[in-house]
Amino acid sequence: MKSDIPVTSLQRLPVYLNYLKTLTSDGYISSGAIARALGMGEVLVRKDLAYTSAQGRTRVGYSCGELIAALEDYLGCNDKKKAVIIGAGELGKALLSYGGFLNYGIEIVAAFDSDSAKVGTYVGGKPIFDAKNAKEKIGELNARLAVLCVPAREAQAVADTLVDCGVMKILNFAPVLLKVKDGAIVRNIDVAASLAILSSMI
Amino acid sequence: MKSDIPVTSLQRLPVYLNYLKTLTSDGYISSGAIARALGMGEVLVRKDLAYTSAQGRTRVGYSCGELIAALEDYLGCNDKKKAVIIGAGELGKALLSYGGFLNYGIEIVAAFDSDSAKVGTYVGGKPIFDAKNAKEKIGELNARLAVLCVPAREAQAVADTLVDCGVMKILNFAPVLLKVKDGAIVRNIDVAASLAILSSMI
DNA sequence: TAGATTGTTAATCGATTAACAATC
DNA sequence: TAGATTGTTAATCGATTAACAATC
Repeated sequence: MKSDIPVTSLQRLPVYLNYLKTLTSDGYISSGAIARALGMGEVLVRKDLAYTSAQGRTRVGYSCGELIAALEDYLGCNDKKKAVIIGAGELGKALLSYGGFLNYGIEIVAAFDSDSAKVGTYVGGKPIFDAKNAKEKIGELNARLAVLCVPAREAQAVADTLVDCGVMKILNFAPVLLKVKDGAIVRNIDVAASLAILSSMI
Repeated sequence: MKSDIPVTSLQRLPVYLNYLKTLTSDGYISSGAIARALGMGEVLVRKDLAYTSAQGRTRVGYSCGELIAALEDYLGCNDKKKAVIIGAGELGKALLSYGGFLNYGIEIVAAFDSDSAKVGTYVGGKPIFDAKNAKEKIGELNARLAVLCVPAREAQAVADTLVDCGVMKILNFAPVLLKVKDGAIVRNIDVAASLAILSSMI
């Protein structure tokens, strides 16, 4: 099951998928070729791919098409999932217009904001609802994923509401560590910290 | 030196810093208290902090003020660094208006785009220059960091130009693995993949 | 057949955790 | 002093890499 895969491996699966999609030929590719293209060890590639339903053929390698299908299947790209964005600031609006989520079967269905000037408008064809109605609307929409784009000081309260609504998977852009109950999962992206870490490397 | 620290530790330093900044009292804090607040082991906290110039006092803990200063010093928050954003789409513009970089001493000085409708305009008080002049302007501005917000198909060419300009640290939002020469470092943020990984967890 | 490749088992490496001496 | 805490050394754990048998 999915819980068996190390997070490190799971994080590499989209990298393989993106790479394979750039290939024009629809033939076979060996783990060695993938490894060389991505600058990693070939055994690691095979181990990672073995978590999916992909099956290599000895002396031949993996069918590109089958491999893409296996990765997409494993990552749930074929299951439609609904996500909401909380906070329709610049970042929230950027994500509303971003098409990349669809590659993974994720549909951004709406955003929420407390700014009355934004409420009722549309960005990227997606409505911005009043944050006051978040609980009710998220239930109606049946969204199970959320992207948090609110200021750090509001993030914990919003996270509490989300978990309350049954949204157990939260991608958090606020530079704060959120406390959520067992079963809920938070993944953090801190853009400024990422750039600072990069800057301080070597 | 910085190269001694494991990347995993380096990545936690901003987390400590953000947490410590939320504390109102300016007294002392023990590694155990930090660990409990952040849900991690206390030995790990001490090991991480030991990479910085922070010095704990036995029976007392660490001075919050000194610890913040040590972390900021280690992360280079006191060195002014200039960064440019390549691609003034929605994401690029969101980052132009984002103030969080200043916490790490990073100043976003300009963006570049090839859309003539955007060239010459300002977002967040920062100019958008013509991508054609990137090489010259980046030299003038003396920027050493870049954030890549261009479509995946353009990312490699832009990265090549950047490295050519001496920008050796690139934060890449495009879902593609960039090939850069030795000495250049790329860090990737793939928002869609992150949400997909989150979605497929447990 | 010889050779290339997969998939698995064993070895290594690195990060985290446990144990504990030192300190005030 | 007793107790709380740091900082370090040893042990454990998990991920990556190496070795190699199986396969076509």
